[in-house]
Amino acid sequence: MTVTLADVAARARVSPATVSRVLNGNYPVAASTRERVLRAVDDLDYVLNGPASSLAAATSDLVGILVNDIADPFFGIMAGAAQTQIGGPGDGSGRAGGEKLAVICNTGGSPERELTYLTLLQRQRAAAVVLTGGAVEYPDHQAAMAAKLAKMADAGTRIVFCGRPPLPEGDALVAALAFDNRGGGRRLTEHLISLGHRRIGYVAGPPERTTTRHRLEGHREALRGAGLGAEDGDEERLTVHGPYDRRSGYEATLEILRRDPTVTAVVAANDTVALGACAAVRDQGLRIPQDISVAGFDDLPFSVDAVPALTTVRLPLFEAGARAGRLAMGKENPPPGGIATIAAELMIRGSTTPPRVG
Amino acid sequence: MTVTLADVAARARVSPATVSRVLNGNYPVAASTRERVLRAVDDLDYVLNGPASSLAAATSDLVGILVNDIADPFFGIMAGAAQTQIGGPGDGSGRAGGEKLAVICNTGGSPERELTYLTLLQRQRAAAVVLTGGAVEYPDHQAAMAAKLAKMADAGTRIVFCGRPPLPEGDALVAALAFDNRGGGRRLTEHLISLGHRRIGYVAGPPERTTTRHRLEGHREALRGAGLGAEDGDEERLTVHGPYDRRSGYEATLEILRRDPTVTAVVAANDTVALGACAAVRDQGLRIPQDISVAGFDDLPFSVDAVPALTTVRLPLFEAGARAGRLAMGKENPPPGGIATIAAELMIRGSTTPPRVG
DNA sequence: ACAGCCGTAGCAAGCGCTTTCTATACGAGA
DNA sequence: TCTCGTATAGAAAGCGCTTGCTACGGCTGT
Repeated sequence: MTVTLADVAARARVSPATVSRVLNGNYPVAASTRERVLRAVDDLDYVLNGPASSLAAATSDLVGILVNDIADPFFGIMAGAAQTQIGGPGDGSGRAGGEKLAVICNTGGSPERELTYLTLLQRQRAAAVVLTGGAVEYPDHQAAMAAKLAKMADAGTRIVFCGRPPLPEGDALVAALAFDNRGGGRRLTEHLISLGHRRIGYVAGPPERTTTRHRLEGHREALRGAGLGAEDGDEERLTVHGPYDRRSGYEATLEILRRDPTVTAVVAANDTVALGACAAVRDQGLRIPQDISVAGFDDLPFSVDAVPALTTVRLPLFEAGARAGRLAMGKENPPPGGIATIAAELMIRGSTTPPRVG
Repeated sequence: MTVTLADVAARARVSPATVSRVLNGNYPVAASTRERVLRAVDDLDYVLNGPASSLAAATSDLVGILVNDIADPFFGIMAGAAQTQIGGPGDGSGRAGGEKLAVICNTGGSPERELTYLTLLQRQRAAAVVLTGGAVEYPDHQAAMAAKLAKMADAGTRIVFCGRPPLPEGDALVAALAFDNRGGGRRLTEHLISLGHRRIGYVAGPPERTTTRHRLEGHREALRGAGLGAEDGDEERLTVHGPYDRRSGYEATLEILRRDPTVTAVVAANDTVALGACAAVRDQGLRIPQDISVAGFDDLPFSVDAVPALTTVRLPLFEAGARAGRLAMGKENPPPGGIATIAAELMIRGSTTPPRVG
């Protein structure tokens, strides 16, 4: 029922080998022959059998993109950008360089699913894998990831990290694009301090993620640099952890306000969390920024539309995703040392001002 | 170098056939044998060769999810929801029902890419395909899609539409979950009319998409139901089309305000566009909702956090996505007639009030 | 004019797995 | 005790494609 290479070959009166070569275009075929084959392909409406092809060639055209939460634009933007460099036509080059199937896999932030997807991708002999976003820092999981990735790299799969620090035992088998979360976090809090804030609440992400830790470390660096926090236990007291979602921002902010009603600013782990924080501040009858300044991280598209517009740290998500995509395709050389740090830019907007005196 | 089924078989002292059967679990194997095989698999760190398996079995465990723009939470939410029902473990059932690889393909709204992804999926002999969001209504493209989908369905691929109307020649080979965009659009505008608005601007999406058309039709139904718009040419004059993004909302709103400074309300094609509309209104020195009411569509997570909170039409994106995922897996029976319409719920919030008199 | 090349095309051997059909070894019923 | 059904395992034939190697003309160089 289904049309096979052999059918095409018969119709074009050539051998299957020739048809294969025409289709793959990596072997000299006379123009007249090629044309005949192409016509046959068209006439018969032939569609290559992917599995058979992958089996014979021992490679596939699948590229996996792992994300923690695809409903979050943070990941959506990176994944979409990566895909522009990988998938289908419209990548500018008009099918040159090879039609790969870029697929996005949503781990939901679960270490098990992350590993499972990697196995599935390994099964498919994926050409490359892009891992986006923060990693979970459980030693067991990290070891398992390292082992699996090493095995995949061995089998010829290109591994690219995007917005995630390289694994501890980061062999040269990967290229990594890491965001400067620590530096961004530091500058953001420094900004607040320079405005005159002294009691700053921090709504952190889940403690086990690298992103959370780095941003928090940056925050505390700034605090200590100004001689704040460390000695009087504020650091711990004014930090509340939670998932990277709006609700967590809302509740954590309420909690911070309860613990210390004198805070004059709240820094959120990311913009989505910041939105929740804003809602909480308002529900307490406080104004932003007059009573409390609020800041986020990432500079997602909606942040500029918040009222007041959100002060945040801009991460070039699209550019990073696109670069990761190019690395995955081997269109771009890996950065020296395999790892590049991507700068974060402070975006000062209306949601932060000096605190009211008294 | 790579471990194959035969290696496992040798180590377990059984035939390859037995190993295959243990792994697939669809044939009686003695417990002791199974255990021996499983141990060998473990010892050797064996990973199934997906392409080989798919080739031999003539099916694959790939499920494709096509989206127009993965950076948009509208699609992210649906895709993520669908994936929870399809991919990896954590789908509740603990690997029962079959570990499928749910992959998200980002078409960027381009008809060609849509078709290309379908071909790629067809190559891979995908088990199912979920198409989300509005479709482009170019006759040629629709015909091509219908032909391709029919062929895929013939080859055993399950086809599910999610938030998209079925194709004109919608054979029974698909299941479709369609949002009630027309009804939602109608009720939203009726709400505005009931508040007393008479001159209502409409920022529409790209004209060629079904979603755009249906929402706009609903809007106009409401207008006409109230005896507005049709006769005096307002319908056309107060409607501006553009892509589904913030910028378009901003610019279109400026244009509407220019065309008729007396409009008292602006309805946007979706929430993202509405955010842009809000920004434009503010930049004109007007207040929301006192001077101008603004409404969106979709009720994305950030909409409740807009200031004032956005009046919009809630679409159960997560539920619809999950249901589509289940349909794709054959875990749920298709709705009677193959098509189900999903209700839209009007969410009245702070961004809409009666217009100022005079 | 003849050997040797180059440009093309075909042959055939797999790639690693699934599955049908067959074989074997039991225990059970007669 | 003999035959037969049942449970379990193996043999082997592909699945559709890629690719190393061989074959075959016609051209070039001497």
